[in-house]
Amino acid sequence: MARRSDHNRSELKAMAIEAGLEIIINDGLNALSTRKISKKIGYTVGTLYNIFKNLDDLIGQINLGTITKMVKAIMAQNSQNMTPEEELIQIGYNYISFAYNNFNRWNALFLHQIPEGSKLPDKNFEHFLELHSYLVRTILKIDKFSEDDAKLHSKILWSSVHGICILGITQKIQSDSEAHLHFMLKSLVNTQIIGMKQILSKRNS
Amino acid sequence: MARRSDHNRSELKAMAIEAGLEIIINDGLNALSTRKISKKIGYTVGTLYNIFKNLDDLIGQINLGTITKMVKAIMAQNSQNMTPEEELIQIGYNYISFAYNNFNRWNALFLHQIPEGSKLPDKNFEHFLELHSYLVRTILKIDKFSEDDAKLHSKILWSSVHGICILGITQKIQSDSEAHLHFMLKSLVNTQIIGMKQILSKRNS
DNA sequence: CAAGAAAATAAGCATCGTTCAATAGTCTAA
DNA sequence: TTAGACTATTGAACGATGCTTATTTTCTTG
Repeated sequence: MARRSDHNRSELKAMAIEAGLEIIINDGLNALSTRKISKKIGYTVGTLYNIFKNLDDLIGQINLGTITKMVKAIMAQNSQNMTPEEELIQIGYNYISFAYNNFNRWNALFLHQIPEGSKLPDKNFEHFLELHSYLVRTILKIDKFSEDDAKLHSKILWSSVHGICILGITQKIQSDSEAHLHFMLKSLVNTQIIGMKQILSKRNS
Repeated sequence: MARRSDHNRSELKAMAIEAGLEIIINDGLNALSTRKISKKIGYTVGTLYNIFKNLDDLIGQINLGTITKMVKAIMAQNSQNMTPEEELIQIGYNYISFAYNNFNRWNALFLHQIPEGSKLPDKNFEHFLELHSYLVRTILKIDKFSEDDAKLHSKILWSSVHGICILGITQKIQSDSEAHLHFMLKSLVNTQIIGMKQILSKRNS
């Protein structure tokens, strides 16, 4: 039996999250179970329920770490020397690379659905909003788009890049190398920007 | 106990697939179990294993029906009076509507991953290729794109539409009405077409 | 040192996919 | 017509799962 003073509450929490993360990375979210986690950290399941409300809570906290890391990975770039167009492409590259190189972990963000009855709001969701507004700001640097247009196009772009990731990595389209996904992204963004600009100039004439 | 002559093999198969489909539609793929299916059709689990290799096989056959229905729903249109551009938008509308109005069923197509060791190829996958080549043909009607360009853009378009569906319906972007998803799609396709044409004319000049 | 609080366990419940021996119903050949 | 072969179907079993509760162990505080 684990001795009481072996780990304090916050250590246990970190250990559980770390153990759960490993399982997700290696075998995917569906392979995760409280028993596997508790076995990995050398405690029994009951202990997990002292720390987390339930498994959903635990997964949510694992995913919080993933989102935080992803947001950092996407924003980690010095965009000083970039045009906004290049910056958009760089953001997409980063998103694709993160999804590609951390697929199970990234996919868990979207596989995990909070049960309907849950009172707790999805705190993780707010981090997506952060990314979203970053995209909007970058689009607004390209040209004099309206706020609404920029929001619309950022949603479209993000959704599109996301779709390229999920279908590409799960091999539903015949393009599964990271390089090819990057190539598709570049084409997507370039084409979108050209189209957006042209629609804007038509509207203003 | 179900009597031996109550249903023949193919009837049983149809019953099991129908019962499983209902469960997926109502509660999602994760709620599906052999016990629930067998209870619904009035047999025990063992019987299912006489008909299907295992649960993956069963899900695969349910999904086959979904893909068939989806392909029909997407292609069911008389495109005689449409420009290829309008046709592309219509295809996207149909895809979104199918995903939106059959979410659990549609999502099961992508949630279900065939286990790695499986010898059986994913027969369902071939139906996606059918859709893909339909998209390519439509794009080729727009302008004198190369075969490679058409393939590339069809992949990009399909992935993008797919991304709009999954993020929209699961409420990851703040656009979850069918109408708004259609609106996004129209913007996406129009913008892509404009960009594609412009890139083509630049390349030819 | 005793008592209460906290931590960790263990057991129970209702599930899951899958396998397999036993049984019940049907058919064929003698 | 009946014995035997055949096979569809059952039901129990196995080792898992997530969740909850009761109980035991450990530590801290007065």
